[in-house]
Amino acid sequence: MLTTKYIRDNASAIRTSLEKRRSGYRFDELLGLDAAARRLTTDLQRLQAERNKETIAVSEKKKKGESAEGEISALKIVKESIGRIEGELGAYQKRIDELLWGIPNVLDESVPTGMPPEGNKTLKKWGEPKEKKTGTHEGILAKLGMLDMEAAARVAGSRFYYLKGDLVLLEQSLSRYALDFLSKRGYIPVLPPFMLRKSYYKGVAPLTVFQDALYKATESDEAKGERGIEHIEDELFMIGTAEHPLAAMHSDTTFAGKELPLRYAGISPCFRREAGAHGQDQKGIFRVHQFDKVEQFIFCRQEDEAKCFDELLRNSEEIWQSLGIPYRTVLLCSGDTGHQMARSVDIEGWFPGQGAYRELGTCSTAKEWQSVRLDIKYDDGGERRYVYTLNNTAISVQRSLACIVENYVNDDGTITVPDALVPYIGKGRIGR
RNA sequence: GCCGGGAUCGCCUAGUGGUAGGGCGGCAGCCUGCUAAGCUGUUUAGUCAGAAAUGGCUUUCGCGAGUUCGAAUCUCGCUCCCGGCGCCA
Repeated sequence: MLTTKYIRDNASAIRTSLEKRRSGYRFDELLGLDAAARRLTTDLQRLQAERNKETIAVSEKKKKGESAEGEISALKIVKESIGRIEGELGAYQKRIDELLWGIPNVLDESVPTGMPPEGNKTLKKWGEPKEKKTGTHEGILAKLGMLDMEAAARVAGSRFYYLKGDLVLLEQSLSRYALDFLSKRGYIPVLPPFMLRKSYYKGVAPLTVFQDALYKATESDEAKGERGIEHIEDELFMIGTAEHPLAAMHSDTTFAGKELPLRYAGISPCFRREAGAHGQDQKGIFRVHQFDKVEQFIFCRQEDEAKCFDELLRNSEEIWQSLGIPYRTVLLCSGDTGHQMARSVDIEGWFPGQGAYRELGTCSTAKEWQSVRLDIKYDDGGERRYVYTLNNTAISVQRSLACIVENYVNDDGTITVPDALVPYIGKGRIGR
Protein backbone atom coordinates (compact mmCIF):
# COMPACT_ATOMS: atom_id res chain seq x y z
CA MET A 1 0.00 0.00 0.00
CA LEU A 2 1.10 3.51 -0.74
CA THR A 3 1.53 5.42 2.52
CA THR A 4 3.70 8.26 3.70
CA LYS A 5 5.45 5.69 5.90
CA TYR A 6 6.50 3.84 2.75
CA ILE A 7 7.81 7.11 1.32
CA ARG A 8 9.71 7.97 4.51
CA ASP A 9 11.28 4.51 4.53
CA ASN A 10 12.54 5.12 0.98
CA ALA A 11 13.21 8.84 1.27
CA SER A 12 16.90 8.93 0.43
CA ALA A 13 16.55 6.85 -2.76
CA ILE A 14 13.58 8.98 -3.81
CA ARG A 15 15.45 12.23 -3.21
CA THR A 16 18.48 11.10 -5.20
CA SER A 17 16.27 9.98 -8.07
CA LEU A 18 14.31 13.25 -8.12
CA GLU A 19 17.57 15.17 -8.49
CA LYS A 20 18.67 12.84 -11.28
CA ARG A 21 15.41 13.51 -13.12
CA ARG A 22 15.73 17.26 -12.48
CA SER A 23 12.15 16.92 -11.29
CA GLY A 24 10.23 19.87 -9.92
CA TYR A 25 8.41 17.52 -7.55
CA ARG A 26 7.81 19.15 -4.14
CA PHE A 27 9.21 16.40 -1.95
CA ASP A 28 10.01 18.58 1.07
CA GLU A 29 6.46 19.92 1.03
CA LEU A 30 5.14 16.34 1.24
CA LEU A 31 7.45 15.46 4.13
CA GLY A 32 6.53 18.66 5.98
CA LEU A 33 2.80 18.08 5.58
CA ASP A 34 3.24 14.50 6.71
CA ALA A 35 5.14 15.50 9.85
CA ALA A 36 2.44 18.03 10.74
CA ALA A 37 -0.31 15.50 10.06
CA ARG A 38 1.39 12.94 12.29
CA ARG A 39 1.60 15.41 15.16
CA LEU A 40 -2.14 15.96 14.77
CA THR A 41 -2.71 12.21 14.56
CA THR A 42 -0.96 11.74 17.89
CA ASP A 43 -3.25 14.32 19.49
CA LEU A 44 -6.26 12.66 17.90
CA GLN A 45 -5.29 9.20 19.10
CA ARG A 46 -4.83 10.49 22.65
CA LEU A 47 -8.38 11.90 22.58
CA GLN A 48 -9.75 8.71 21.05
CA ALA A 49 -8.14 6.68 23.83
CA GLU A 50 -9.82 8.96 26.36
CA ARG A 51 -13.16 8.63 24.59
CA ASN A 52 -12.89 4.83 24.51
CA LYS A 53 -12.04 4.66 28.20
CA GLU A 54 -14.90 6.94 29.27
CA THR A 55 -17.34 5.23 26.95
CA ILE A 56 -16.64 1.93 28.69
CA ALA A 57 -17.22 3.63 32.04
CA VAL A 58 -20.60 4.91 30.79
CA SER A 59 -21.47 1.46 29.53
CA GLU A 60 -20.67 -0.19 32.87
CA LYS A 61 -22.63 2.36 34.88
CA LYS A 62 -25.66 1.97 32.63
CA LYS A 63 -25.50 -1.81 32.98
CA LYS A 64 -25.67 -1.35 36.74
CA GLY A 65 -28.55 1.08 36.32
CA GLU A 66 -26.57 4.05 37.62
CA SER A 67 -26.63 7.55 36.16
CA ALA A 68 -23.68 8.48 33.94
CA GLU A 69 -24.59 12.10 33.28
CA GLY A 70 -21.20 13.39 34.45
CA GLU A 71 -19.24 11.17 32.07
CA ILE A 72 -21.58 11.90 29.19
CA SER A 73 -21.25 15.65 29.45
CA ALA A 74 -17.46 15.31 29.70
CA LEU A 75 -17.53 13.15 26.58
CA LYS A 76 -19.44 15.81 24.67
CA ILE A 77 -16.44 18.09 25.07
CA VAL A 78 -14.04 15.35 23.94
CA LYS A 79 -16.28 14.76 20.96
CA GLU A 80 -15.98 18.38 19.90
CA SER A 81 -12.19 18.28 20.10
CA ILE A 82 -12.08 15.08 18.08
CA GLY A 83 -14.31 16.60 15.42
CA ARG A 84 -12.13 19.70 15.17
CA ILE A 85 -8.90 17.70 14.79
CA GLU A 86 -10.48 15.34 12.29
CA GLY A 87 -11.47 18.31 10.17
CA GLU A 88 -7.94 19.71 10.23
CA LEU A 89 -6.47 16.30 9.50
CA GLY A 90 -8.81 15.82 6.56
CA ALA A 91 -7.52 19.01 4.96
CA TYR A 92 -3.93 17.84 5.42
CA GLN A 93 -4.76 14.39 4.07
CA LYS A 94 -6.21 15.82 0.88
CA ARG A 95 -3.05 17.78 0.12
CA ILE A 96 -0.84 14.86 1.13
CA ASP A 97 -2.71 12.46 -1.16
CA GLU A 98 -2.33 14.76 -4.14
CA LEU A 99 1.44 14.83 -3.66
CA LEU A 100 1.79 11.23 -2.56
CA TRP A 101 0.12 9.63 -5.56
CA GLY A 102 2.10 11.71 -8.01
CA ILE A 103 5.56 10.92 -6.72
CA PRO A 104 7.83 9.79 -9.57
CA ASN A 105 9.43 6.36 -9.66
CA VAL A 106 12.96 5.77 -8.41
CA LEU A 107 15.18 5.46 -11.46
CA ASP A 108 17.22 2.35 -12.06
CA GLU A 109 20.95 2.81 -11.57
CA SER A 110 21.65 2.08 -15.23
CA VAL A 111 19.64 5.09 -16.43
CA PRO A 112 22.05 7.72 -17.78
CA THR A 113 21.81 11.17 -16.22
CA GLY A 114 20.85 13.82 -18.74
CA MET A 115 18.16 15.49 -20.80
CA PRO A 116 16.84 14.41 -24.21
CA PRO A 117 17.74 14.07 -26.97
CA GLU A 118 21.50 14.14 -26.35
CA GLY A 119 21.25 12.28 -23.02
CA ASN A 120 19.65 9.21 -24.59
CA LYS A 121 21.93 6.33 -25.47
CA THR A 122 21.56 4.20 -28.61
CA LEU A 123 22.07 0.56 -27.67
CA LYS A 124 21.69 -1.27 -30.95
CA LYS A 125 20.88 -0.85 -34.65
CA TRP A 126 19.35 -3.50 -36.88
CA GLY A 127 18.71 -3.48 -40.63
CA GLU A 128 19.64 -1.17 -43.48
CA PRO A 129 17.73 2.15 -43.53
CA LYS A 130 16.68 2.91 -47.12
CA GLU A 131 16.41 6.29 -48.76
CA LYS A 132 13.03 6.75 -50.46
CA LYS A 133 11.74 9.72 -52.33
CA THR A 134 8.16 8.45 -52.32
CA GLY A 135 7.01 10.63 -49.45
CA THR A 136 5.37 10.14 -46.12
CA HIS A 137 2.67 7.62 -45.25
CA GLU A 138 -0.28 10.01 -45.20
CA GLY A 139 0.41 11.08 -48.80
CA ILE A 140 0.90 7.51 -50.00
CA LEU A 141 -2.28 6.28 -48.32
CA ALA A 142 -4.43 9.26 -49.34
CA LYS A 143 -3.41 8.69 -52.97
CA LEU A 144 -4.56 5.05 -52.66
CA GLY A 145 -7.90 6.17 -51.18
CA MET A 146 -7.21 4.23 -47.97
CA LEU A 147 -6.91 7.16 -45.57
CA ASP A 148 -9.28 10.11 -45.10
CA MET A 149 -8.11 12.58 -42.47
CA GLU A 150 -10.35 15.43 -43.66
CA ALA A 151 -13.65 13.64 -43.15
CA ALA A 152 -12.51 12.43 -39.72
CA ALA A 153 -11.48 15.95 -38.73
CA ARG A 154 -14.91 17.22 -39.74
CA VAL A 155 -16.88 14.67 -37.71
CA ALA A 156 -14.56 14.03 -34.76
CA GLY A 157 -11.78 16.61 -34.84
CA SER A 158 -8.10 16.69 -35.66
CA ARG A 159 -5.97 13.60 -35.06
CA PHE A 160 -8.79 11.26 -36.01
CA TYR A 161 -8.84 9.18 -39.20
CA TYR A 162 -10.87 6.93 -41.43
CA LEU A 163 -8.97 3.87 -42.62
CA LYS A 164 -10.47 2.16 -45.65
CA GLY A 165 -10.19 -0.91 -47.83
CA ASP A 166 -7.17 -3.18 -47.66
CA LEU A 167 -5.53 -0.89 -45.10
CA VAL A 168 -8.15 -2.06 -42.61
CA LEU A 169 -7.28 -5.67 -43.36
CA LEU A 170 -3.61 -4.85 -42.86
CA GLU A 171 -4.49 -3.14 -39.59
CA GLN A 172 -6.30 -6.21 -38.31
CA SER A 173 -3.54 -8.50 -39.58
CA LEU A 174 -0.92 -6.68 -37.54
CA SER A 175 -2.88 -7.02 -34.32
CA ARG A 176 -3.54 -10.69 -34.90
CA TYR A 177 0.05 -11.34 -35.94
CA ALA A 178 1.39 -9.81 -32.72
CA LEU A 179 -1.16 -11.70 -30.63
CA ASP A 180 -0.24 -15.02 -32.23
CA PHE A 181 3.47 -14.25 -31.92
CA LEU A 182 3.19 -13.69 -28.15
CA SER A 183 0.68 -16.44 -27.59
CA LYS A 184 3.18 -18.96 -28.98
CA ARG A 185 5.65 -17.71 -26.35
CA GLY A 186 3.34 -18.34 -23.42
CA TYR A 187 1.73 -14.92 -23.14
CA ILE A 188 -1.96 -15.13 -22.23
CA PRO A 189 -4.09 -13.00 -24.57
CA VAL A 190 -6.32 -10.55 -22.69
CA LEU A 191 -9.02 -8.21 -23.90
CA PRO A 192 -9.41 -5.82 -20.97
CA PRO A 193 -11.98 -3.17 -20.02
CA PHE A 194 -11.48 -0.04 -22.10
CA MET A 195 -12.41 2.15 -19.14
CA LEU A 196 -10.97 2.20 -15.62
CA ARG A 197 -12.10 3.67 -12.33
CA LYS A 198 -10.05 6.62 -11.15
CA SER A 199 -9.21 4.89 -7.87
CA TYR A 200 -7.43 2.14 -9.81
CA TYR A 201 -6.06 4.39 -12.52
CA LYS A 202 -4.20 6.28 -9.79
CA GLY A 203 -2.27 3.07 -9.21
CA VAL A 204 -0.88 2.76 -12.73
CA ALA A 205 -0.25 6.33 -13.83
CA PRO A 206 0.52 9.65 -12.17
CA LEU A 207 -2.21 12.24 -11.71
CA THR A 208 -0.70 14.56 -14.31
CA VAL A 209 -1.66 11.96 -16.90
CA PHE A 210 -5.32 12.52 -16.06
CA GLN A 211 -5.01 16.19 -16.94
CA ASP A 212 -3.26 16.02 -20.30
CA ALA A 213 -3.56 12.48 -21.60
CA LEU A 214 -6.82 10.78 -20.65
CA TYR A 215 -10.45 11.18 -21.67
CA LYS A 216 -12.99 11.11 -18.90
CA ALA A 217 -15.93 8.82 -19.61
CA THR A 218 -18.30 9.64 -16.78
CA GLU A 219 -21.92 10.56 -17.25
CA SER A 220 -22.72 14.26 -17.38
CA ASP A 221 -23.59 16.34 -14.34
CA GLU A 222 -27.09 16.78 -15.78
CA ALA A 223 -27.63 13.02 -15.98
CA LYS A 224 -26.34 12.56 -12.46
CA GLY A 225 -28.66 15.32 -11.27
CA GLU A 226 -31.66 13.56 -12.81
CA ARG A 227 -30.76 10.41 -10.95
CA GLY A 228 -30.37 12.38 -7.73
CA ILE A 229 -26.67 11.65 -7.40
CA GLU A 230 -24.61 14.49 -6.01
CA HIS A 231 -21.28 13.16 -7.11
CA ILE A 232 -19.57 9.96 -8.16
CA GLU A 233 -16.10 9.85 -6.70
CA ASP A 234 -14.93 6.92 -8.76
CA GLU A 235 -15.12 8.42 -12.21
CA LEU A 236 -14.33 6.32 -15.27
CA PHE A 237 -11.48 7.13 -17.64
CA MET A 238 -10.89 5.77 -21.14
CA ILE A 239 -7.69 3.72 -21.10
CA GLY A 240 -4.55 5.21 -22.66
CA THR A 241 -3.07 1.73 -23.11
CA ALA A 242 -3.89 -1.89 -22.22
CA GLU A 243 -0.95 -1.71 -19.79
CA HIS A 244 -3.22 0.08 -17.33
CA PRO A 245 -6.11 -2.41 -17.04
CA LEU A 246 -3.59 -5.28 -17.19
CA ALA A 247 -1.72 -3.92 -14.17
CA ALA A 248 -4.98 -3.29 -12.33
CA MET A 249 -6.26 -6.80 -13.12
CA HIS A 250 -4.35 -8.31 -10.22
CA SER A 251 -4.75 -5.45 -7.74
CA ASP A 252 -5.18 -6.50 -4.10
CA THR A 253 -3.59 -9.87 -4.85
CA THR A 254 -0.86 -11.91 -3.20
CA PHE A 255 0.68 -14.44 -5.57
CA ALA A 256 2.45 -17.61 -4.58
CA GLY A 257 6.02 -17.12 -5.78
CA LYS A 258 5.81 -20.10 -8.13
CA GLU A 259 2.94 -18.45 -10.06
CA LEU A 260 5.40 -15.84 -11.34
CA PRO A 261 6.39 -14.65 -13.82
CA LEU A 262 2.93 -14.11 -15.25
CA ARG A 263 2.89 -13.06 -18.91
CA TYR A 264 0.03 -11.31 -20.70
CA ALA A 265 -0.63 -9.99 -24.18
CA GLY A 266 -3.30 -7.29 -23.93
CA ILE A 267 -5.16 -6.02 -26.97
CA SER A 268 -7.21 -2.85 -26.90
CA PRO A 269 -7.92 0.48 -28.46
CA CYS A 270 -6.06 3.32 -26.74
CA PHE A 271 -7.43 6.82 -26.22
CA ARG A 272 -5.18 9.84 -25.71
CA ARG A 273 -5.81 13.53 -25.68
CA GLU A 274 -2.27 14.28 -26.89
CA ALA A 275 -2.49 17.84 -25.62
CA GLY A 276 0.53 19.86 -26.63
CA ALA A 277 1.87 17.47 -29.28
CA HIS A 278 3.00 19.26 -32.40
CA GLY A 279 5.38 19.40 -35.38
CA GLN A 280 5.87 16.48 -37.73
CA ASP A 281 3.58 14.38 -35.54
CA GLN A 282 0.57 16.41 -36.57
CA LYS A 283 0.35 14.70 -39.94
CA GLY A 284 -1.12 11.31 -40.71
CA ILE A 285 -1.72 8.49 -38.28
CA PHE A 286 1.59 8.59 -36.39
CA ARG A 287 0.13 10.38 -33.37
CA VAL A 288 -3.66 10.16 -33.05
CA HIS A 289 -6.34 10.29 -30.37
CA GLN A 290 -7.40 6.68 -30.89
CA PHE A 291 -5.33 3.71 -31.94
CA ASP A 292 -5.08 -0.04 -31.47
CA LYS A 293 -2.26 -1.72 -29.63
CA VAL A 294 -1.07 -5.14 -28.53
CA GLU A 295 0.79 -4.77 -25.26
CA GLN A 296 3.11 -7.14 -23.41
CA PHE A 297 2.88 -7.18 -19.64
CA ILE A 298 4.71 -9.22 -16.98
CA PHE A 299 4.24 -9.58 -13.25
CA CYS A 300 7.47 -11.03 -11.80
CA ARG A 301 9.60 -11.58 -8.72
CA GLN A 302 12.00 -8.75 -7.98
CA GLU A 303 15.06 -10.87 -8.80
CA ASP A 304 13.65 -11.79 -12.24
CA GLU A 305 13.32 -8.18 -13.40
CA ALA A 306 16.40 -8.06 -15.67
CA LYS A 307 15.58 -11.39 -17.28
CA CYS A 308 11.99 -10.36 -17.98
CA PHE A 309 13.01 -6.95 -19.30
CA ASP A 310 15.36 -8.60 -21.81
CA GLU A 311 12.64 -11.04 -22.82
CA LEU A 312 10.13 -8.25 -23.48
CA LEU A 313 12.62 -6.27 -25.51
CA ARG A 314 13.71 -9.32 -27.48
CA ASN A 315 10.09 -10.13 -28.36
CA SER A 316 9.58 -6.69 -29.89
CA GLU A 317 12.87 -6.75 -31.70
CA GLU A 318 12.04 -10.10 -33.25
CA ILE A 319 8.63 -8.85 -34.33
CA TRP A 320 10.24 -5.93 -36.16
CA GLN A 321 12.94 -8.17 -37.61
CA SER A 322 10.25 -10.53 -38.89
CA LEU A 323 8.51 -7.57 -40.52
CA GLY A 324 11.77 -6.39 -42.08
CA ILE A 325 11.75 -2.94 -40.55
CA PRO A 326 15.13 -1.36 -39.71
CA TYR A 327 15.16 -0.16 -36.12
CA ARG A 328 17.33 0.96 -33.27
CA THR A 329 16.96 0.61 -29.51
CA VAL A 330 17.55 3.62 -27.28
CA LEU A 331 18.05 3.68 -23.51
CA LEU A 332 16.19 6.73 -22.25
CA CYS A 333 18.06 9.15 -20.01
CA SER A 334 16.83 10.39 -16.65
CA GLY A 335 15.09 13.43 -18.15
CA ASP A 336 13.17 11.35 -20.69
CA THR A 337 12.10 8.35 -18.58
CA GLY A 338 8.40 8.37 -17.87
CA HIS A 339 7.20 9.50 -14.48
CA GLN A 340 6.03 6.07 -13.27
CA MET A 341 8.88 4.08 -14.85
CA ALA A 342 12.27 3.16 -13.46
CA ARG A 343 13.95 2.31 -16.76
CA SER A 344 12.79 2.53 -20.37
CA VAL A 345 14.17 1.48 -23.73
CA ASP A 346 12.50 2.85 -26.87
CA ILE A 347 12.34 0.90 -30.08
CA GLU A 348 12.54 3.33 -32.96
CA GLY A 349 11.67 2.24 -36.50
CA TRP A 350 13.08 3.74 -39.64
CA PHE A 351 10.64 6.01 -41.48
CA PRO A 352 12.06 6.56 -44.98
CA GLY A 353 9.53 9.28 -45.77
CA GLN A 354 10.83 11.34 -42.89
CA GLY A 355 14.39 10.08 -43.14
CA ALA A 356 14.38 9.48 -39.40
CA TYR A 357 14.03 6.90 -36.68
CA ARG A 358 10.73 7.39 -34.85
CA GLU A 359 9.38 5.75 -31.70
CA LEU A 360 7.38 2.57 -32.29
CA GLY A 361 7.20 1.38 -28.71
CA THR A 362 8.71 1.53 -25.25
CA CYS A 363 9.93 -1.31 -23.05
CA SER A 364 9.79 -0.36 -19.37
CA THR A 365 10.07 -1.66 -15.87
CA ALA A 366 7.93 0.05 -13.25
CA LYS A 367 9.66 -2.00 -10.54
CA GLU A 368 7.23 -1.74 -7.58
CA TRP A 369 5.73 1.68 -8.42
CA GLN A 370 2.48 0.15 -9.66
CA SER A 371 2.32 -2.83 -7.28
CA VAL A 372 2.76 -0.63 -4.19
CA ARG A 373 -0.20 1.48 -5.34
CA LEU A 374 -2.32 -1.50 -6.42
CA ASP A 375 -1.20 -3.73 -3.55
CA ILE A 376 0.18 -6.66 -5.54
CA LYS A 377 2.56 -8.89 -3.61
CA TYR A 378 4.05 -12.36 -3.74
CA ASP A 379 4.85 -14.88 -1.06
CA ASP A 380 7.97 -16.94 -1.60
CA GLY A 381 7.88 -18.52 1.84
CA GLY A 382 9.50 -15.63 3.66
CA GLU A 383 8.45 -12.02 3.87
CA ARG A 384 5.88 -10.83 1.38
CA ARG A 385 7.39 -8.55 -1.27
CA TYR A 386 5.95 -6.29 -3.90
CA VAL A 387 5.73 -7.76 -7.39
CA TYR A 388 7.66 -5.97 -10.14
CA THR A 389 5.64 -5.01 -13.21
CA LEU A 390 7.11 -4.61 -16.69
CA ASN A 391 5.51 -3.65 -19.96
CA ASN A 392 6.42 -3.27 -23.59
CA THR A 393 4.58 -2.45 -26.76
CA ALA A 394 4.25 -5.42 -29.08
CA ILE A 395 2.57 -3.52 -31.91
CA SER A 396 1.17 -0.04 -31.77
CA VAL A 397 -0.86 -0.58 -34.89
CA GLN A 398 -1.55 2.79 -36.52
CA ARG A 399 2.01 3.98 -36.00
CA SER A 400 3.32 0.66 -37.27
CA LEU A 401 1.14 0.91 -40.37
CA ALA A 402 2.71 4.29 -41.11
CA CYS A 403 6.17 2.76 -40.77
CA ILE A 404 5.40 -0.30 -42.87
CA VAL A 405 3.79 1.78 -45.61
CA GLU A 406 6.83 4.05 -45.94
CA ASN A 407 9.22 1.09 -46.03
CA TYR A 408 7.18 -1.11 -48.35
CA VAL A 409 5.77 1.37 -50.87
CA ASN A 410 6.62 0.55 -54.47
CA ASP A 411 7.46 2.98 -57.27
CA ASP A 412 3.94 2.57 -58.70
CA GLY A 413 2.42 3.63 -55.35
CA THR A 414 1.25 0.17 -54.31
CA ILE A 415 2.38 -1.41 -51.06
CA THR A 416 4.03 -4.80 -50.73
CA VAL A 417 2.73 -6.80 -47.76
CA PRO A 418 5.54 -8.05 -45.47
CA ASP A 419 5.91 -11.84 -45.85
CA ALA A 420 4.95 -12.49 -42.24
CA LEU A 421 1.56 -10.82 -42.77
CA VAL A 422 0.67 -12.42 -46.11
CA PRO A 423 -1.01 -15.46 -44.49
CA TYR A 424 -3.25 -13.10 -42.51
CA ILE A 425 -4.33 -10.79 -45.32
CA GLY A 426 -4.25 -13.32 -48.12
CA LYS A 427 -2.40 -11.21 -50.65
CA GLY A 428 1.13 -10.01 -51.29
CA ARG A 429 0.35 -6.48 -52.35
CA ILE A 430 -2.32 -3.88 -51.66
CA GLY A 431 -3.32 -0.73 -53.46
CA ARG A 432 -4.44 -1.96 -56.87
C1' G B 1 -33.71 0.65 -15.86
C1' C B 2 -37.22 -1.61 -11.92
C1' C B 3 -38.22 -5.04 -7.55
C1' G B 4 -36.17 -8.23 -3.79
C1' G B 5 -31.90 -10.63 -1.04
C1' G B 6 -26.83 -10.05 0.42
C1' A B 7 -21.24 -8.23 1.73
C1' U B 8 -18.12 -9.40 9.37
C1' C B 9 -10.07 -11.10 9.91
C1' G B 10 -6.95 -15.62 4.43
C1' C B 11 -11.82 -19.07 4.57
C1' C B 12 -16.54 -20.23 7.40
C1' U B 13 -19.64 -18.19 11.04
C1' A B 14 -22.07 -15.51 15.79
C1' G B 15 -23.36 -10.81 16.98
C1' U B 16 -30.46 -5.74 16.23
C1' G B 17 -26.99 0.72 20.15
C1' G B 18 -22.63 -0.52 25.16
C1' U B 19 -14.89 -3.28 25.06
C1' A B 20 -15.82 -7.74 17.51
C1' G B 21 -16.52 -13.49 19.69
C1' G B 22 -16.01 -18.74 17.99
C1' G B 23 -14.22 -22.47 14.38
C1' C B 24 -10.83 -23.74 10.28
C1' G B 25 -6.29 -22.48 7.88
C1' G B 26 -1.34 -19.92 8.08
C1' C B 27 2.95 -18.37 11.03
C1' A B 28 6.05 -18.56 15.73
C1' G B 29 6.88 -21.22 20.15
C1' C B 30 5.98 -25.19 23.94
C1' C B 31 5.27 -30.37 24.47
C1' U B 32 6.90 -34.81 21.87
C1' G B 33 11.02 -41.41 20.21
C1' C B 34 8.38 -39.99 15.09
C1' U B 35 3.62 -38.42 13.30
C1' A B 36 -0.99 -36.85 15.00
C1' A B 37 -3.36 -34.55 18.94
C1' G B 38 -2.89 -30.86 22.70
C1' C B 39 -1.30 -26.04 24.83
C1' U B 40 0.32 -20.64 24.29
C1' G B 41 0.85 -16.55 21.28
C1' U B 42 0.07 -14.35 16.56
C1' U B 43 -2.72 -13.53 11.94
C1' U B 44 -5.55 -5.06 8.85
C1' A B 45 -3.13 -0.60 8.74
C1' G B 46 -1.03 3.32 11.40
C1' U B 47 1.17 6.09 15.37
C1' C B 48 4.18 7.14 19.82
C1' A B 49 8.48 5.72 22.96
C1' G B 50 13.14 2.96 22.35
C1' A B 51 19.80 1.96 19.59
C1' A B 52 17.11 -2.57 19.50
C1' A B 53 14.31 -6.51 21.47
C1' U B 54 9.80 -4.80 22.85
C1' G B 55 5.78 -2.07 24.95
C1' G B 56 1.58 1.55 24.86
C1' C B 57 -2.29 3.57 22.02
C1' U B 58 -5.31 4.29 17.65
C1' U B 59 -7.60 2.05 13.53
C1' U B 60 -10.23 -2.13 10.95
C1' C B 61 -17.41 -5.44 10.09
C1' G B 62 -17.84 -3.61 1.17
C1' C B 63 -16.93 2.18 0.54
C1' G B 64 -18.42 7.30 2.03
C1' A B 65 -21.35 10.67 4.85
C1' G B 66 -24.89 11.38 9.04
C1' U B 67 -27.50 10.56 14.01
C1' U B 68 -25.37 9.32 19.12
C1' C B 69 -21.60 10.16 25.03
C1' G B 70 -21.00 5.41 22.23
C1' A B 71 -22.63 2.39 15.49
C1' A B 72 -21.06 -4.16 12.55
C1' U B 73 -26.05 -2.79 14.52
C1' C B 74 -30.10 3.14 13.16
C1' U B 75 -30.52 6.90 8.60
C1' C B 76 -28.85 8.51 3.60
C1' G B 77 -25.71 7.91 -0.76
C1' C B 78 -22.37 4.75 -3.63
C1' U B 79 -19.98 -0.02 -5.27
C1' C B 80 -20.08 -5.11 -6.10
C1' C B 81 -22.46 -10.15 -5.79
C1' C B 82 -27.13 -13.40 -6.05
C1' G B 83 -32.43 -13.97 -7.79
C1' G B 84 -36.62 -12.05 -10.71
C1' C B 85 -38.75 -8.51 -14.42
C1' G B 86 -37.81 -5.15 -18.51
C1' C B 87 -34.65 -3.47 -22.60
C1' C B 88 -30.85 -4.69 -26.04
C1' A B 89 -25.92 -5.97 -30.14
